[in-house]
Amino acid sequence: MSNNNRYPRCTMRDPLPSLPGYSLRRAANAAAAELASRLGELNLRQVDASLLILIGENPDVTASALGRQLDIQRANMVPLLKRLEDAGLIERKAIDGKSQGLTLTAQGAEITQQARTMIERFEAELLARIPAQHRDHLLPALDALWR
Amino acid sequence: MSNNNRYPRCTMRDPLPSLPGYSLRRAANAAAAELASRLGELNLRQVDASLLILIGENPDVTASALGRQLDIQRANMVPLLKRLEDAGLIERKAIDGKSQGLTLTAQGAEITQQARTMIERFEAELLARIPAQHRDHLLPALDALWR
DNA sequence: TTGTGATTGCTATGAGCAACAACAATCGCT
DNA sequence: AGCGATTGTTGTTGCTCATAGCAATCACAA
Repeated sequence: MSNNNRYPRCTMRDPLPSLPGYSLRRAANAAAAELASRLGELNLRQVDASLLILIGENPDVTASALGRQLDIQRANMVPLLKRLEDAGLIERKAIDGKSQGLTLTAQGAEITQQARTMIERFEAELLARIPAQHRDHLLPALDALWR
Repeated sequence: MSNNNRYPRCTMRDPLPSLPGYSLRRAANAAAAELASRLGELNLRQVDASLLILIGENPDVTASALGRQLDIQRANMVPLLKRLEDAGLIERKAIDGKSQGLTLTAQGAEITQQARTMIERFEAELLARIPAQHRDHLLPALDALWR
């Protein structure tokens, strides 16, 4: 393919990358795009994978509880769970008259395992990009920002 | 306000926070929400502030060049710039028959300065939340992830 | 000078995600 | 029995981003 450097590389004055908040956003976007692309091979999005993993770890968990854990509002859980249910990955069983317990189907468990493998590999590659002397500081620093 | 701990704190098994990619996303979301709320006082969103700062640093910059710098597609620049123009913050002057140079208006420069102050303060508070021994490692680690 | 290909700005459209208000049914506790 | 809180749900809105397509313009070479 053609090298489109016929125009000189843009050397714009850009003070933004020196801001940690900006780099945080850009790094998160880049990582999210990469992971989304990989999970797409399983017909999953990141939220789907998060939900599946949590349901797998916590059988009979409630939609509300999931929402609280992931900071997703109850109302927005509805279409997400419906997708997973329609895909045959999760099942709902009534606990109460008002609550329903969520579990992985056999197919759901299988897909979840594939997603976990994919994510672990992705995380490893992510960390590998970081210079060794900074690597171990990333997770604690990030955690301090949201936990 | 009432302490709503009448239900025991949810102790769900959650392997997600140990993943750097997940924490990256959560941290970025938390930071973005906080900054958006503050910039809202100026009737600005984060993209708006980014655009204003870049235009301020690079008078007569082109919409396309801005998009390249911020990884925003040309098509999506249109409504963004229209908002800023309608708000009287930027002006367009024709350079070519096809290109237009963007500059801050007097009011735009003032708002931009307020936004910069607000952002600097926000960034400082962000860094302050990070334990000192991890603080200086964050920016280099993040930069390695997207640059 | 006249093509040809690339660039610019724009319209239109759709998807994904999240916030909000509102509602009926149900539960927990008094 | 009654009251407040919780649950799942519907519907609406807004922001962000991706895509496709279009007309006008520019740069460069034949």
